[in-house]
Amino acid sequence: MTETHQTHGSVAPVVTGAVGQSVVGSPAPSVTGAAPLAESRDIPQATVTRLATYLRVLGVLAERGTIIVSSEELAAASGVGSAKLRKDLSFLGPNGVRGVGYDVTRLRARIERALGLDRGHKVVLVGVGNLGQALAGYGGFGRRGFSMVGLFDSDPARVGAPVGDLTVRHVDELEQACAELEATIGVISTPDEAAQEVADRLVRAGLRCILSFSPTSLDVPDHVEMRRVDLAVEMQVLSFNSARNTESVPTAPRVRIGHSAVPSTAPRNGSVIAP
Amino acid sequence: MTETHQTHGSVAPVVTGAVGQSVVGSPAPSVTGAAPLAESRDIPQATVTRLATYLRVLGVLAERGTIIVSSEELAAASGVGSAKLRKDLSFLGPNGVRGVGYDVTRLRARIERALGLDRGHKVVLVGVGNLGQALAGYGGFGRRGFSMVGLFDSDPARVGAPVGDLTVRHVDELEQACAELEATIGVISTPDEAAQEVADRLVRAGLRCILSFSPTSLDVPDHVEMRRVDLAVEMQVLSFNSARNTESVPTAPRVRIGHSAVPSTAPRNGSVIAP
DNA sequence: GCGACTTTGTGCATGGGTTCACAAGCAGTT
DNA sequence: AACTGCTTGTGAACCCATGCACAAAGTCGC
Repeated sequence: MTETHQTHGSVAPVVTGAVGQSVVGSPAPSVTGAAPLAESRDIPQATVTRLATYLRVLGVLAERGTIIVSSEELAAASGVGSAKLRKDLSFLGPNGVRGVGYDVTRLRARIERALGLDRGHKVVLVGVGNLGQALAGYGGFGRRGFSMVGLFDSDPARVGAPVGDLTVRHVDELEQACAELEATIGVISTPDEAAQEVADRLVRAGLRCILSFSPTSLDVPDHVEMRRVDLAVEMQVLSFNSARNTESVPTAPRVRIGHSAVPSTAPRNGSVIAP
Repeated sequence: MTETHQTHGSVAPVVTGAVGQSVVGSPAPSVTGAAPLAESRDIPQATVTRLATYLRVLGVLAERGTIIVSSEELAAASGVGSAKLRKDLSFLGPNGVRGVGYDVTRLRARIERALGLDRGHKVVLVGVGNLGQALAGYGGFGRRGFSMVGLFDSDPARVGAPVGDLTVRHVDELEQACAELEATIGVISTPDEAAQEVADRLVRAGLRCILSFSPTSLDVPDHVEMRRVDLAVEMQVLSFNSARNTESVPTAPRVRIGHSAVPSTAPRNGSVIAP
């Protein structure tokens, strides 16, 4: 039973790129000693990303009343290979029953705990422009353990306006409001020029998680986790892959489309139990 | 001297490619004359993503009148290591001059060509809700080689409404309009339920690139490149990393923030030549 | 022209992630 | 109880990607 747990023993805490060319000390996050959480020991970054995807699919399955799901089915519905899925899940410990599959509800709870979603993150959003409003109105957050608690903008014309069930406040109140609201995640959807300034404020307010939609790369201290979504980058990557595909597949091959509206998430009624 | 610069360059790897490991497809090297394009030989996926980032930074530099940039500077401004950057660029062939650096304009053109951005992609967007409108109004597209040529929705209340300089058309016209407009990229920002249906239509219309903002995984044929951006996944990953960070760094250390609004992209006027 | 300095481009080692294939384990059946 | 059929969990090989360190190659100054 020796769970060898192959994973490295090296440092590599969270980071993806960690540019730091030496200089600033504290590249060493004091590896050892810290193992208070039996949970999420050492989950690879790529796996974490996929866990979030599995979680969404599990939500859909649960709504449909599915009780048990196999790795094959869940993998297909999530768009990954089944082996990868099983390995991903194995980082959370044993979760399924051999010969049967995974208990949807139990697995869901397991992943939620592992991702830290059980602590009800409170989100503040800065920059209530087009994108900001879209994000504020995006139902996906609430459904997945996040609650939007504050909206901020610097434009006087927008301050005071109601968006959803919140009222836009001036960005000058940001620091104080973050503390009051006990926010844990900050979302930046301001114009590029303001992004760094806002990030600094969020950091000053004590937030440790920032999600930025500005393409500019922001400077934040080491202890703050920053993620960036750049829509144009997405399209450019798409463009490249298109060029390559078009080139290597000059003639469109037999086009076969999965046509069902519920293609893969549809439970095989062979092994899935629905009440 | 380059400051510390510690940004986690963690750019959303979020995206999940199409189900199949279509990436480069053709696992067979098939050297058989398959080298029509001297360009994009065999660029790793991860590199492609970063190339897009470099491109944006180069754009900023060009606007400032910077002529030459070193790998060190460009890397810092992009939030990656300089070695990685050089290796990335080396996939495009020799681009710089040793002892000097890279010619900003030339390098920019080089990357644009490699990414296939020189063919002026035309984008259609389906689903003109909150997010869709935000995307339609997003200036970043136009500035980077994409032009929005069509907006579609199924809601009669929205059809006919002007958004930006376009008018929303009914989604039933999608197939025909795509052909007329010569669209090459389709963006899906509809509710989840409609996403698969829309994807099928886009495929039927002959598009080979689809960018979806629906969290559901869509089924498309192999020859179609699909990318997905799931905002909630971003937040969940953030949440996890936060939990891990908070754990390993219990006491918030001295907060020192890079404060400048243009921290890294600012050219060092030592080695950068500006007219 | 030549040496010193700077910066690119790259071979190589290292490590993380993906995939394969199979043993381990459980349910239902004979 | 033992057998059969399935599915999980994982060891191990492969592949991609990252980072280091250095040779190649150019510029600048004399």
